[in-house]
Amino acid sequence: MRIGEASRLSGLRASAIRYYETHGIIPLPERNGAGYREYRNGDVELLRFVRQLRSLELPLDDVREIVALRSRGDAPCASVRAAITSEAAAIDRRIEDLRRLRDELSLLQDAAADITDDWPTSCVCHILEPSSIK
Amino acid sequence: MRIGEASRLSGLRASAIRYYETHGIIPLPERNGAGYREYRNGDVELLRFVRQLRSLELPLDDVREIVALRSRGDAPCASVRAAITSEAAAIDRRIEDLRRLRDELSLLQDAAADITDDWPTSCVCHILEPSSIK
DNA sequence: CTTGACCTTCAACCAGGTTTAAGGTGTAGC
DNA sequence: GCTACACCTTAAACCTGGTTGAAGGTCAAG
Repeated sequence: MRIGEASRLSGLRASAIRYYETHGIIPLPERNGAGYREYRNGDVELLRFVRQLRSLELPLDDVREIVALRSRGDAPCASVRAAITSEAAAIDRRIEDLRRLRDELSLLQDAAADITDDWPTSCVCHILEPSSIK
Repeated sequence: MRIGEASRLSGLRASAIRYYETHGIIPLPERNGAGYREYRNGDVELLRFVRQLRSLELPLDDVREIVALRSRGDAPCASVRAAITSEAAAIDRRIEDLRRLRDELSLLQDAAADITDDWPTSCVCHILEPSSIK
């Protein structure tokens, strides 16, 4: 199959597939007479695997390493596990950051609503000026 | 004060301050005889204000608009409010995405732990192969 | 024989800065 | 007077993870 179908089957855009190819994530596919890339079912599985790793927000460097191990027949489990663990920790931190940020925004929204009622037009920035939030 | 101290006082890196300057977020500062940027206390306050807006993850375009309103003496409240509201919604979506991702990673971590116990060395990728998670 | 869907490569672009190269300034110690 | 060092300047390249666009080739249907 050509890149369009591989794209549909894998859920990756054709441009992303080409990008992965040039950046050493996936091997160079064969070409047909017209110079078009030709993919097999196994290639599509690899593309899905990559998509899955990326959907976990693993950085491409990790993905490359994992895919390389997989293609060598080595067990990528150890690095997959390590990558997943550190990614999980990063996501926990990220969620915590965002939760704090969200709380802060809620406070600001409340403050902003009050300001609307009391001084509709005259503030320079009552919402965010240091005096009003700290 | 020069950019180093403004950096320390504002919590922004010198390179970020220069970046904001060239990208029209903050006004051009004065220069001393040697061509060094000279900042005053009010400039540092503006830098802190910018840092605060950025810490809310507002895009620079929004920050520029808000800072421009602030410097004109207009009330940036309405745009600040709008930016905060849409940002809050974006953060809610982002948190939800990350939570789903985190749940998925937990499942994978559990599966990975089982695999360690049962097949410590032989998997090609029992953790992430389609068969094991879907 | 032309239209349209598909493919190719290369280069530029996005955010939001950071890093690096190559150099100027200013002060302290020797 | 020299040198080491911290600090500053600019422009340009680099980062992630691709997307978009230009300019063109391929191939089947009508």
